[in-house]
Amino acid sequence: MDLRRLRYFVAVAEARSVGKAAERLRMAQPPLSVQIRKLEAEIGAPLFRRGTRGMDLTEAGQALFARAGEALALAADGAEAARAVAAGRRGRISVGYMFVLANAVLPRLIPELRRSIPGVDLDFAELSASTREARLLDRSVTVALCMPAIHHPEIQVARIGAQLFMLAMPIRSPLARLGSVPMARLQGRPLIALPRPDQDPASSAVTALLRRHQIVMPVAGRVETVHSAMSLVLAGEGLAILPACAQLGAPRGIVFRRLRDATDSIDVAVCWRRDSHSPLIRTFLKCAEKVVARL
Amino acid sequence: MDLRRLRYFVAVAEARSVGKAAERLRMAQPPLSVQIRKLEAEIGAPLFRRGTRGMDLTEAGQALFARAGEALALAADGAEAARAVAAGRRGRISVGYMFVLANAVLPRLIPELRRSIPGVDLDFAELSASTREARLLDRSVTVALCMPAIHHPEIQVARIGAQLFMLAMPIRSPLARLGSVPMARLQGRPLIALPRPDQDPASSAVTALLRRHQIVMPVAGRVETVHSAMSLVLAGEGLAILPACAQLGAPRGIVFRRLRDATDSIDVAVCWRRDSHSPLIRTFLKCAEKVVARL
DNA sequence: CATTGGCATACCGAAAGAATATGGGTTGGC
DNA sequence: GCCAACCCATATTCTTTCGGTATGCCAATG
Repeated sequence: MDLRRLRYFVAVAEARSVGKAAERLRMAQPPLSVQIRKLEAEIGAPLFRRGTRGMDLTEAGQALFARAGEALALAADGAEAARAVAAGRRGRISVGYMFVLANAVLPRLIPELRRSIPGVDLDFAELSASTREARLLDRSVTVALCMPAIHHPEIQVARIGAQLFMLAMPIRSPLARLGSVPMARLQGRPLIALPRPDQDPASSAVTALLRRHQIVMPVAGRVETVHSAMSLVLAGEGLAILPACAQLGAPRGIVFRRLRDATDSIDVAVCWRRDSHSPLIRTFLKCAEKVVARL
Repeated sequence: MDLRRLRYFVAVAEARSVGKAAERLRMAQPPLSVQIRKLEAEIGAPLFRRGTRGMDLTEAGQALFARAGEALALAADGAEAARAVAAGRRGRISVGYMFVLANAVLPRLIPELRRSIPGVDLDFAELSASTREARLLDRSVTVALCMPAIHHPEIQVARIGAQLFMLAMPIRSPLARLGSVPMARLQGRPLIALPRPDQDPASSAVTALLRRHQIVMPVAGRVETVHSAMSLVLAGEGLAILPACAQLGAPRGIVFRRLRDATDSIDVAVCWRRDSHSPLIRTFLKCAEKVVARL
């Protein structure tokens, strides 16, 4: 059973005439006549009654006709759906984000995305520093909003912004009275650190920053997330050096101050698999750039 | 869009491999590979991700796959439905019948038909003597149960039985005391007749019967239907000569008696268009013969 | 009886399909 | 680290199928 034959059959059934149908199909009448007879041979029964004034569906022909139109429509729809997905007009995109960025980015990013890709299903998933790579590689997320970027041969990165490192402290801390804190004032103070530098690029950036200024801060605690760090800071266990955007999720009682002579920052990036060629990724990137630019 | 390509596509998507799919399709691997690429060219986007261990649907491919299976099934189902209709396993048949036969035939015919052609939609329509030909010719009924048969070059007839002509009279008529009525006793009595013999073959059969026995019966009334005739008989307007099966629909107060020396009868027949080749007609004929044989 | 309108058949050139042979890239074993 | 195995892609050739033109057949019409 061939879709071409089915299309011809439908045309003849609708035109109730081989000649008329051939005209509409922009082909000659004889080959159409041949195709119809081949279809009848394939079915094993006449589909048309040949009269002197044209052709007319038999009962068997009516049974086929009832389904043929639908089958044609479904095939065409399938092709169109595939094209739409490939062009980014339809489909789904699963967006992973790291929680530090959630408060700063998502409230503006989500409406922006819905406006840009209205036919697309959106899906969000929080990523941890330790799983984000795997989630991209196994395609359980399409793109990841990361801080900092992921480095991996299979993963493509687009830097879309940066966040300054700031000092987070309890509001009652004497340093909080300063508008910005000179690096020297950190010397010897306890630090609430993120995971070991070899496991967490953010942490290694902080380590590098301190080393560059020849500051030593004893590690008073090591935690997994920025939020845990802020909890310990609030509890008076020490200070933390965190990306500026963490302020937005900070509990009351925590204040952030610039580090006077350090302009170190951490990249905000969009990451995706190199072999994901969905145009949705480009669109997502545009939206994310726009939102992060106004951070 | 070609069904073959769609079928190949589904096979490759399910096997997640061109080679495996080719094996299942009993063809070589290269032409299948070519067809898949042609389909991708037609869609304008890759449908598979080529890995080192086989192929995997892209998002666009998934969108197509979701509809392709259904389209294939629908096309196959259409072909099968057409075959089923052609073979008489499915379909519909519209049965016309003349009302005189209804009481005698339908109660046994309908269950017989439902048993014989369970997948078929049945449809019944009462026919009048004047419209039965037209209803067959315009296909608004597929077969007609007629008494007597229709004669027309486009219409095929199968005689399936006959009904004896009997005399219908009021129960209080003196003739009713006889077991059967000699023809001679009809001489001069008023007759309730059906339409003019040139318009109604049943009527012309009665006329011939009387003429052959040299009986003259003045026409006391001419009516369209057997039932009207019986009403007038009951009202005492005259006698009627009617097919035996009319007894089953006769009102109380009417009795039927054999005509002692007349064995004239009227044919019961199944009629259909010569160009209707539905096997359902044969089946219908079998059922009708069986039922009428036991009348 | 000729003309017209409609479908079917015959035949030919063009296009598409399938098979065989082969290339290239990746994986996994020795 | 090299070689064999595996899998998909490409090239070439042969066959099938398709579409076009020319023509035939039949019925209806005047």
